[in-house]
Amino acid sequence: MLQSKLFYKTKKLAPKEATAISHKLLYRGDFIDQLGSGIYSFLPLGWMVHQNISNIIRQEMSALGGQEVFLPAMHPRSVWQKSDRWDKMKPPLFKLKDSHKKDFALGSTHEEVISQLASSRVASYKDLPFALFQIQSKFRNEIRYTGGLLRTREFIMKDLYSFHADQADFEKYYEKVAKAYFKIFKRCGLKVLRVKASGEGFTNDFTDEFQAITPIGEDSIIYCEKCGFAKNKEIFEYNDGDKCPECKSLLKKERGIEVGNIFPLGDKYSKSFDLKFKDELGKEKFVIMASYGIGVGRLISTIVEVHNDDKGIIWPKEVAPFLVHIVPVEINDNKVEKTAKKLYDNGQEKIKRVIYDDRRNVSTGEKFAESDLLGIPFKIIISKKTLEKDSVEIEQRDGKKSQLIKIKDAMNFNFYV
RNA sequence: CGGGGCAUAGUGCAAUGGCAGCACGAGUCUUUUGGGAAGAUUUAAUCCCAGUUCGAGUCUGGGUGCCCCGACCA
Repeated sequence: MLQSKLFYKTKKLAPKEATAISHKLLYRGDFIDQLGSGIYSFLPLGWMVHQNISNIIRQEMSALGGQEVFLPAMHPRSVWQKSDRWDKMKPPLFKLKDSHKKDFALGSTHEEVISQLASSRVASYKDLPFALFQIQSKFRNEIRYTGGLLRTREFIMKDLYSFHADQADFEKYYEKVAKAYFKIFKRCGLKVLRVKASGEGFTNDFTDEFQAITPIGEDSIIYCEKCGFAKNKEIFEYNDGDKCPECKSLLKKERGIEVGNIFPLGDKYSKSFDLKFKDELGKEKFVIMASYGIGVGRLISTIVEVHNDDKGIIWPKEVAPFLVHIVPVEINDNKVEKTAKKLYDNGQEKIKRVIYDDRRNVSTGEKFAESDLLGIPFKIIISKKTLEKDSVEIEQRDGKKSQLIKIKDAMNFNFYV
């Protein structure tokens, strides 16, 4: 990507309404644009990050045998009445009418739609198990929207639904998904805790939340660093400094952002949608279901909340909009520009996610400042000075010191180690 | 939904009821290029509707929008 062609406009200051660090930085870097309270556009930079995360999720979902689908956002009233959530959903559904005055809802989740879909395709134990997922827009009529992308009324969520013949199979798969979730969050540069919480609305059972620990978090979590015991405040009966009931070391209380959630659904939706199958003995049984969500936008803000400094964002390598930023110091110097172009062409071929600051009449300080704000993990800096040594400089955004390396070595540099 | 706050140029801030200004940004030209450069020049704003007043950005009423705390959620 040529920086002169990129649709973006960085800002030195954030609007005073923005209080969350992630909101400020995503705004200043022009990753997102606000259309209304809790309504955001993703601009090219923001969408690149979004896509990178979606792709990580896709890979891990496919590894679980999940098959990708795309379900509608607009749902007829009847579907939600079958599960009795048309009026009971919390937060409430966004409801609208068509030109025939028929009622519709904008989907806030897809248990209903997917159960109905599955019910006409599952007949025998031979059809089970299976898992479907999508990365799609959800609409939630929240009471309040906060912190930029942290809670919005429209957001893109990855939702996976699994269907099982019995409890044992469900439990095995549930744990597999939990592992995959840890992997996804790790690739996104986040340390998360798996936290037990109450499963209101979805199930009477406990559910598992995945909480990223950061001070801006909306949830309080009590947890044990040693054995991993963790509970959400709403159900915990312990306090900071108490002894862990499982391993007796001291419990800590922290704030967290819920970046993912997995729900055992049992036969709740199978019953509503008559989702049954015949087992080996010909006996009819309800399918055991579970659903698993990750909010991509919230994940993006959480990453920024955790990875930033006074200069801007510090993206983890896999989610960064670009991995490498090529910055010529004196672009008006022929040799500097030629070398920069050569490295850019090479980078496009080998790394793909590379951006070249080809702008003239922009001071070096501004180029560096902008690169830091955008959080690009590596800069390749080319100047007359480095060229005297037939070299370029590679600088890492996360503060590790920079190194001078020969141009031909820069062409084959491994940025992922 | 309860409580609190805010609304002036693209952004951040000013303006006793009396000529709407500053900085950054953006445009043009020149000079610059190792950490958000310099000069010259141009550009752009009082959220909406009423009311009070000789006169409203400022006062009053209503509306709308946005932010924060609580509650809930990915």
